[in-house]
Amino acid sequence: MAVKRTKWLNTSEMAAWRSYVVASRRLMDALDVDLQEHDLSMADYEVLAHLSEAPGRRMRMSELAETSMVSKSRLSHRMKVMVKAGWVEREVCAEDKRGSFAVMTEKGWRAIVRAAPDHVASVRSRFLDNLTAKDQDDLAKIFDRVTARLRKQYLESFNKN
Amino acid sequence: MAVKRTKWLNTSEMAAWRSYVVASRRLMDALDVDLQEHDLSMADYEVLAHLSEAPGRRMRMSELAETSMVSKSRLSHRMKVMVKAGWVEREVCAEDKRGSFAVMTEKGWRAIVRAAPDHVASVRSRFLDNLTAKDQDDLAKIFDRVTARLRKQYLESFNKN
DNA sequence: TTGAATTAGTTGAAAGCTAAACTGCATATT
DNA sequence: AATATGCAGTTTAGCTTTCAACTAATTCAA
Repeated sequence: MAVKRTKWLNTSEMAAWRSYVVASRRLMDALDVDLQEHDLSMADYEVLAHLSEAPGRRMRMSELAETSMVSKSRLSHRMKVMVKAGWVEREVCAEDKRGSFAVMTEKGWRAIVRAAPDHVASVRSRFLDNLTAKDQDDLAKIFDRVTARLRKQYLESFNKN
Repeated sequence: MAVKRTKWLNTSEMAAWRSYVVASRRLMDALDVDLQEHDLSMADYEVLAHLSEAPGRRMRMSELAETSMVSKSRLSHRMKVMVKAGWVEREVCAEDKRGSFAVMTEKGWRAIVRAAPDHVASVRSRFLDNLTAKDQDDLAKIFDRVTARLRKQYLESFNKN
């Protein structure tokens, strides 16, 4: 079979890619720094936010891990820290005795309620304020496409190999 | 002073933000996985790529850290690993005896040359292929704006506090 | 219904990262 | 010159994250 010659990035592709990578890196760093005053990282915020929106503020570990985009293992480790901080508790699952629930405590609720306004202000000031309404739409479309494609590629990777 | 009431995100703001966050997370994860076959992380790739493009394939540690967007400390740690892998060497700086150069070895060069085509293909297939030429331009403009604003905010944070 | 294969979740060890302290040199100030 | 201040880079300690192994419960399948 013929060897594939690399199709390097042209100027405009490179510009788009670099611009995106650089901004994303710095943006997430800034948001993380902003959250530090609430003793939270982006990842922990994400976990607590999802949990806070769940019915009864309780969720199965696996589901929480999935929606928060962290590995089960990582969630398990963070959980220990958050339990120690008094933000969440564990609860055994009656229907499936392997399983367990993460339940947000009142203290955890207060913590996320305190952090949320600052975080939203951060997201606005550092990101959204740069976008027109049209930019928002364009961007959502583009990145939804990216996610959809990643999922497709992920699924295909099973059939092929 | 009046208390600031939080301006929560509306539907389209939320869509843009979530879409971006989710896609970015998954995209970077995918690129990292793709690079694993070359024993590289995105961060290490970035460092080696910058170094490989420098004149003489050598750079001062501080400059390399800055352009690669990693802390000096982190670079120092990674450096130990990369030296052990035989990809780079250290060289003392004659002009400023505090300083030191990172110099890419022939082996390091071969490693990055081997990885680059796959990485570029990855970036294309997982990201750029989702973008029209116009998308590329829009995106570059938006994220350049984000970076510019972050820098401005960073500078302002000194004057204020 | 009994054994095999999955699944939920945790754990432990190794690697990675961050923040702060530290070393040694360089530059500025008097 | 002497001292202070700043800078380049490393190191240490303490987390955090990952990866693989593991436990225990569940489901599948003959």
